[in-house]
Amino acid sequence: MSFAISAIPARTRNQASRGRAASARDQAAPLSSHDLATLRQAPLLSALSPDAFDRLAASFYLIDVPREAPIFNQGDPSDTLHIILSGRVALSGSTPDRRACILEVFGPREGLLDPSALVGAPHPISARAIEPSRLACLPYADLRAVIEAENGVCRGAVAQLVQHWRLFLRRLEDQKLRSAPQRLASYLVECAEAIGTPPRSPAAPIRFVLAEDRRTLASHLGMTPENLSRVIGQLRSCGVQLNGRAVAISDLAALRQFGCAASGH
Amino acid sequence: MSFAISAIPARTRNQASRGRAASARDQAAPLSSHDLATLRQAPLLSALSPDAFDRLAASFYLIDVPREAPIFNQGDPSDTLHIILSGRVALSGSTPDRRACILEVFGPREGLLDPSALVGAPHPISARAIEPSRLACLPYADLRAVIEAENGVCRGAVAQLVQHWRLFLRRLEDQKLRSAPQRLASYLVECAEAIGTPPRSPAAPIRFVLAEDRRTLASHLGMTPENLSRVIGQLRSCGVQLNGRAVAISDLAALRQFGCAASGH
DNA sequence: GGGGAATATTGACTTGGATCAAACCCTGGA
DNA sequence: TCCAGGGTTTGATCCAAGTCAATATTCCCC
Repeated sequence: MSFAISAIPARTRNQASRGRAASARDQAAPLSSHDLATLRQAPLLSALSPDAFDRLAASFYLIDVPREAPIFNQGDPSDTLHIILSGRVALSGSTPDRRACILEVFGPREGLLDPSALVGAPHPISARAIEPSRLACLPYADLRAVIEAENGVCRGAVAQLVQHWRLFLRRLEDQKLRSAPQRLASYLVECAEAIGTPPRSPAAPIRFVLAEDRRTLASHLGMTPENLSRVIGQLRSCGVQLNGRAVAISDLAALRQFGCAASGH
Repeated sequence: MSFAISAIPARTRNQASRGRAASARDQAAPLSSHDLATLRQAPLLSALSPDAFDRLAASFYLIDVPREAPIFNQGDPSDTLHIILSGRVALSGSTPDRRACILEVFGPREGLLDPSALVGAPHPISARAIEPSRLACLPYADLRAVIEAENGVCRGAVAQLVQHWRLFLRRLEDQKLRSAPQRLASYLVECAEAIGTPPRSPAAPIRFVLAEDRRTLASHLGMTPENLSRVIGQLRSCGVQLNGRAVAISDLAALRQFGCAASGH
């Protein structure tokens, strides 16, 4: 399978990184009035009062990136908010085994608001320009300070949406670049970790009970109940027992490895 | 294909609807202190000051729903926010041809914060309890009033996240219950509508230029470049011409129908 | 405890889409 | 003009997962 983005040719990649490095340092520039007007229309900032907007806008700086330039990579600390003024940026996820897929493509006025950044976690995804783009940048520290000063419902809504965002991201990646057995494996690992109670002795299997019936679980994991049955059979050889809703996992590490769930979200 | 949730047996469904109707009307009740404590921990409300929380909490009411009860259905106006106090609720999406899949399952303290509700759109998805559940409910009107009074960055972040949420939702549905040709078709329809300029005469084809190269588009749509090529060939018989990045669509309605994109988001 | 319905498993078959490989463009440089 | 090298298309083949159909199981209600 794997409709992967195959490796970017070395020359392009070098160009790109050089382009990026140059941008961040040398091309950093204050925003023109035209750019400011575009920025004002970004959904992220459009609710702000003129005063608050001006205060925040002063902290933005500008970078231009060439085609194929990486904006950030999976695993990087998320220190900067980017809002696209022109061009287009693709967000992609990848599994530890180097296969990647594009999750979404964003255009002007959309923010690469990686929600994980709002809670201080590293980027769970990568972003790269798919055409020459101009980005307005803001250190997340500035943004977070503003956010933490707010105590309304919206802040809660953001927290909630960030959680959902990460879940959906995860499911989309699962669906696009993992096989059915891998999806089941990583789901079981997820459940086991959510339970949080390690077995009494290290050698004893982890046991818990599924919240969902078979049909629901199958649909949740994006497969038919028939196929789920077969997949359960396959995982038995990895030390997973699944009878009814009762689960027993004898080697969690092996299962995690099998599900390629190591990418950190 | 279609790892669909097959039709719920009639008896169960009746039970369920009766249960629901009964809940909303008769079982509506103020929250106990235990329920209030749970509610307080919901991410959506945890940032609120004690005062603001109390004000909002007073508007919440309680419903208990049995297993399999629908909470809301795709297309319903979104008038009520639900926060799960106990139990579990599955969110599912469906295409017009009645096939459905579960997108995510949520548990206690998580809000069924359908982001579309925040902007007043009808539910793009359905929710049903997969085990007996207790929900705290709040009319969205109350919530929206509070939100509109806030003018900070968080409100913008919510707006932004809602957009992303809907995109991801859409992609996940695409991936789970549409075929490759359908995904391409509905993507093209999406592009055509985003352009917004109808052709001069009704009979003339709609023309535009793709933003992405073939490889990027293929990954975005969750298929290999090879398969994308073949799929483009298939769509030619639906009146779609695609040369390089140039697109010409002669029958948008037919294409939309083919892509099953009619579900309203 | 004994039907009976719903659910879960198993098996045979089909198919969508991935993979591998070859042929066919384009586009840019000598 | 020709050639080289990337990207796109086409073809042949394979495999994961869906479909259909037949059992086996579980669970529930009488």
